[in-house]
Amino acid sequence: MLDKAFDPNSAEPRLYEAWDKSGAFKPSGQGTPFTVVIPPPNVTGSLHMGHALNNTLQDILCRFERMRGRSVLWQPGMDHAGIATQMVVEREMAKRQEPRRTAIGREKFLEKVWAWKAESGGAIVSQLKRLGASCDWSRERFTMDEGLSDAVKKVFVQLYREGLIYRDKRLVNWDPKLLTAISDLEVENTEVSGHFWHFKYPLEHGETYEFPIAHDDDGNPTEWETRDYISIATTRPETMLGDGAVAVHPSDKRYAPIVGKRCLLPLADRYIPIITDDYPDPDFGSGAVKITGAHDFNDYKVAQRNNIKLYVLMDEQAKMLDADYIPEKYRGLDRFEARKQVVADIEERGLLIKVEDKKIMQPFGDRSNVVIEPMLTDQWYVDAEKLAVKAIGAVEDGDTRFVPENWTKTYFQWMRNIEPWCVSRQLWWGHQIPAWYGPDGHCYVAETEEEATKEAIVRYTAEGYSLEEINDMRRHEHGEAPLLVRDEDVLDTWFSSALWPFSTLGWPEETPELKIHYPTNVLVTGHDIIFFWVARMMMMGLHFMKEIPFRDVYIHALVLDEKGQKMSKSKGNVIDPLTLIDKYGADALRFTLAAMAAQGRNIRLAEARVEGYRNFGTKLWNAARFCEMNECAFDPAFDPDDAKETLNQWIIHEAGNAAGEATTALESYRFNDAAGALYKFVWNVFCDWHLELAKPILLGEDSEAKDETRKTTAWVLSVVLKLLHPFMPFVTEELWAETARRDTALVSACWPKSSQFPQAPNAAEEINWVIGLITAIRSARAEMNVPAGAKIPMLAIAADAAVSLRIDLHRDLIARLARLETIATAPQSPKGSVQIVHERATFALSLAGIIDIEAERARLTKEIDKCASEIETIDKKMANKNFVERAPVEIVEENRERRAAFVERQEKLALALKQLS
RNA sequence: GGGCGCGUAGCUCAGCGGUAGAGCACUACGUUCACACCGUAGGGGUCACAGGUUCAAACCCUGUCGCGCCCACCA
Repeated sequence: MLDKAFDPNSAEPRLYEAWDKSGAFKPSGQGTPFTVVIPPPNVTGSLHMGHALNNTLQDILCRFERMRGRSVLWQPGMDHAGIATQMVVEREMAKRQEPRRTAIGREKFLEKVWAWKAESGGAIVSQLKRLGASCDWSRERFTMDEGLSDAVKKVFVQLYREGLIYRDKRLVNWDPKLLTAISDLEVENTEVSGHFWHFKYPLEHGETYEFPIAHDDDGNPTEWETRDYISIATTRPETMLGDGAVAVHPSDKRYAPIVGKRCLLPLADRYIPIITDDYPDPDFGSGAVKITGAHDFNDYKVAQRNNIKLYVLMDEQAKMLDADYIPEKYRGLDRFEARKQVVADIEERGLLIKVEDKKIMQPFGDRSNVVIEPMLTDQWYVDAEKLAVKAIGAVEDGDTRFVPENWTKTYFQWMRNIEPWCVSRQLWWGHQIPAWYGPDGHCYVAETEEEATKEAIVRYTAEGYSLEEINDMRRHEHGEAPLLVRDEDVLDTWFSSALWPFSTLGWPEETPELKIHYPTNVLVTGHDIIFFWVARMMMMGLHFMKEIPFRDVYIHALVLDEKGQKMSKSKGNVIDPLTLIDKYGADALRFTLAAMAAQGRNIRLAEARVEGYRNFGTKLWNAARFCEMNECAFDPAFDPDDAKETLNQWIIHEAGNAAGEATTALESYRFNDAAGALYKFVWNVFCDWHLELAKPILLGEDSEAKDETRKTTAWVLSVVLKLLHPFMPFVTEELWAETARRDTALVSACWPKSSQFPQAPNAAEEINWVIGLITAIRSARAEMNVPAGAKIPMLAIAADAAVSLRIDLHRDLIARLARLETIATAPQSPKGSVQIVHERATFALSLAGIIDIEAERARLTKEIDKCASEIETIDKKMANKNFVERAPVEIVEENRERRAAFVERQEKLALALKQLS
């Protein structure tokens, strides 16, 4: 016997374990492979709504395809999350008042990170299991595990040898808190309130020029003032200490007299040239720009073009350097303190023209949240532009397809303007770059130190050193240290993630999995990592596998709170999926997310929706209980083609429609349509009507009909469980086992194919007529305030043969569901009865003396008016010649039929009104 | 500055050329032998606004007004 209700908290872990143990999540069978790689969650991560949605959708697809007989691999794993993990471990060390990372050294620190991972990392895996994710956990991978690390090394070395990875000194985004370079994507530009300071840079030798200060309508200067300075404006005064020039636009006549001359860089007391460059905009600020090549990306380009000296001003923590070109008083100051000091000193010297308040875009590190400083450093870069060519082509050619399609534009836009990818990070946790430096600074890139050393020896030998000299060289330079010193840096975490679709399948080994499961079928992810991850997988996949990594990229929505705001800890509006699972069960959460996953739209999650879908699960549970109580036992020998009862033919027909809709929707990633179709079928068709209509049969005497109805009902229930399983795996699996005591699990059952369902349009028409009649009677009763419990007699008025037949066939049913005492026939409605027009037939509820004649008159009149207005609308259309001529014939015909139906109805209602009194 | 998207019932959202829909909330009724996490019936919408295309527009086009997100070097 089924319990009164499903208890997700106790059932879910049990069911999950059984699936996992049985190997149900492993690829199996001879079916066409279906492969999905999970977007690897951070090892530090815990399940948030985004994960819940992402993994629910993947799981729906995987379970669906598994049931369709495909050999499904959902490849799970985690990401080592370089910066995030290092931060977490350092924070923990600080909390325990342990010595800092730098004090214990790299090796010890890494031991601690691995220990942390073993102990508290990967909590998200068990959380994904709670969601029901049907990953093949036996294949779980980690970006830092041995195989994936080998793949990283191999990729790095090959790209280096192909010239697609190189080392370069140039301006990078430097994070002064985390003390590492970061890529462009890790910089968040945020608008903040700042200031725009206008300074005077005095001209050399006290020179002067006439600067226009007023213009006529044609823009010709009318008034001048004599200036002995050039006016510059800046949002970062402290950087002036590193100015190498002042630039103006070549067309800017105002400054023409002083171009080529020099001005004094105040405070630094250096003279710098006034140059021309296309970069300055004459209409912005003063039109003159100070050029700080070492601390501004634009200025850097100007400096390069004009051969302007670069003055590095800050150390790795963005404190002013101890350098001879920086006045002593500023050295060691933090950049923001230096800024205050510079402004104060400029003002003191009378060189401050004005200060404006200004909104400025400031770059922040996405992890550290401190202002990023452009710094001149040596870093490793991937030549993304070259790799992007094929990645762009694959999408242009439709080999890889974005769903919804509009994301292709975003992808192209970024890919076509791609910049070199800075992949080195000054961190310890990550894949250390396989590069070594010789005593002369020469760089050797190889997969192992041995290989690099070999290469070095070959090189030094070629240069004429003997083996002994080489050995001496290493001793001289490094004592007893090895000849080569390894690059300290590690790779950007996304570098290893970029290899995920093939590294997890065993690459560079030629494993059977790689052969079978690459390229993968679909990547399911959020749009926030199209650049970080999707684009890079495309580049690496195409380069190393010579094939796209995935056919489809399904980009799902972001999950926002009820008000449409991003969920964030600081806003305190985070909805924890685990809390919802505790409260409503995983099935309810999953179904909600699927039902709301309409393409191209964000999800604003309201808890009420989850509750509603939890109720749906309960409804299903109770339907199953009803089946059980009525001995609707599943019969494997039952063949839906053999169903004789109209009711049974009808529900099979309807179930087939639902199965077809769900299948088509899932095939095109329309999760919400699939969920909606199933919800409607289960609740509004199966429960509301089929079970109700079956009651008279199940409680009746006709044992043959009863037997068939029991089997049909059980069969439809089993179909429902299958169809719902990808969405609500737990409750359906539980019911599957409970209702039929089957030995095969639902997780491995076959997806219902539409072709298994015999179509029965006649039966459908007949039952839908009955349903319509019952609804009409109920509606009239309610409107006329007939007590709900009262059983009243009904007359079919002047019924034709067809109607009489239907009444006879379904008399018990109609009587039961519409609460009727009797159904008889009569040539015309008795006076004072409530009359119902249903399609072509009229029915009368004999309530003479009980009903309010006026109310009934009003009710009928209202309905007549409704008909009239519908007829009017159609008439307007039909009166339009263009409509009749140009609209498709089906549409015109449909309107004609609709009109005829309304006219007939209107006539019947009019007659009813006439007969009322 | 460029790109993407959204404004449909009180709330959260489907629908994206041919009769306006769902869940929740709301109203009335209901101890009908699966279910009150329920049942039955019902109220509620000039589909942001203005033009246009079309026989026909919530849906396509243009513009306006609101709102969101992404990318971008104006010092």
